Amino acid sequence: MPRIELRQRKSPRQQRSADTVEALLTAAARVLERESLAGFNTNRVAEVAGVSVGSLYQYFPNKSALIAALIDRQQSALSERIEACVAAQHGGSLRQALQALAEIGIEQQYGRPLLAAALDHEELRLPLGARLRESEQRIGAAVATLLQRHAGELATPLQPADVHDAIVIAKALIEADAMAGRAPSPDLRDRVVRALLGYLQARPGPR
Amino acid sequence: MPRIELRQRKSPRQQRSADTVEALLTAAARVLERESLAGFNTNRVAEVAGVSVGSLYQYFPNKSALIAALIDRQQSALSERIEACVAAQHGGSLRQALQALAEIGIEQQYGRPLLAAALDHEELRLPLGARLRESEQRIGAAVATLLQRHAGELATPLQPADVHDAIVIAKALIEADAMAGRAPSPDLRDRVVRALLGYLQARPGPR
DNA sequence: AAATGATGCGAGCAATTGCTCATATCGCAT
DNA sequence: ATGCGATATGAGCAATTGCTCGCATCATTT
Repeated sequence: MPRIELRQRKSPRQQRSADTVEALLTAAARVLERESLAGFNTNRVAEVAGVSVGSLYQYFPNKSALIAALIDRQQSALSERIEACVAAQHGGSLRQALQALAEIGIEQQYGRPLLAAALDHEELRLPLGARLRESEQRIGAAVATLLQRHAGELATPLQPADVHDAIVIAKALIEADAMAGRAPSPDLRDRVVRALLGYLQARPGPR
Repeated sequence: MPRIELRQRKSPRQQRSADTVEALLTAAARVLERESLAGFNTNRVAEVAGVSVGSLYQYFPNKSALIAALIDRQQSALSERIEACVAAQHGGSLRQALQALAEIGIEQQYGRPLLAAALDHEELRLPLGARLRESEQRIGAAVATLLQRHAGELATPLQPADVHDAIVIAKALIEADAMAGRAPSPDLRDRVVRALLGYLQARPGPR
């Protein structure tokens, strides 16, 4: 069992070592993608990276930290894209905004489907660093401002859980689609938008 | 890496061995629940079951088969409950029917939250037996008949993907809630129903 | 060019894990 | 009682894996 220390062991100070770290992360992604978590071990990652295990442990204190770094990377990229998208979308309907967000999510997932899926699972197990929690929060905040902006199109005032639920729904639909096929279903984006709009515009039922 | 043979190795013929198998499955569930997949190994399961590893391998050809058996158990239970629920619900609105289904899903997930989550993840990795595929199909079929029954309340004729999407959405909301807390949020059921009704009754958008 | 620290190496240790097999015990039929 | 198949046992093998450590090499500063 790995320790629970996830921060990087040291920061690269020369170009050479920055390359090593980069090679390690790339290799880690590839290994995770090809062999799933079962075949993911540090020796193999180092081998694929064309680097020795010793070097790996110079920058990552343990195996979990490597995975955490990957998750962080992926999640940061996503949150940046989402924030940019929300900032860019000013005019336009809620539906259009959600379409744009759905497309980002789909791209992100289909870029490296197995990697994304594997990371999703690890995410739940790892004692995530503040960095990652921050990314998640930023995504939530971006979506929240977007929804607030279209408050008039919602059935009810925005509830705290709504944002979270919307993200969960979109993620699940996209992930399920990604597990099923090599390429996104042509109607995936519209199904996601339909689910989101349906949820957000549905009048909460009686009782 | 384990083999890919998942069927039981032999069927118990005496009461004694039936007890052993039962103890093994119970122990497997407990271990998976407490220590997650990382700490899940056959030696440990046998120890917790109060049985020797040898006995374990008399009934399960490998570790994966043990997990597959657990998944099968859980999934069969779920499909039976859902089928019964659909059969029982004859009068009543779509909303009421979905409420009942949501409650079943929530109970199932919260009965053994970590187990259910762990199994969900394994499910994707294992070459599932026909038995499990069958359970999934039966759940889909039951939900489909339920939706057909209320076709009048749907926005559009039932699409093939609708059933699948609805299941994915419900599962994701419930699972996310279960990961967050010890007990279900009081409004979880209603949020699930809202999402499902919203999705099913939303008029697909323009473009 | 010498000194110093950063970086890289990889054999191999210690621990874990999936699984086997030789042996022992049990339960049922005769 | 006796025999035989069903069942249980657990020491331990072979393989894997996370990780360390002593040493080599490189880059930078002086």
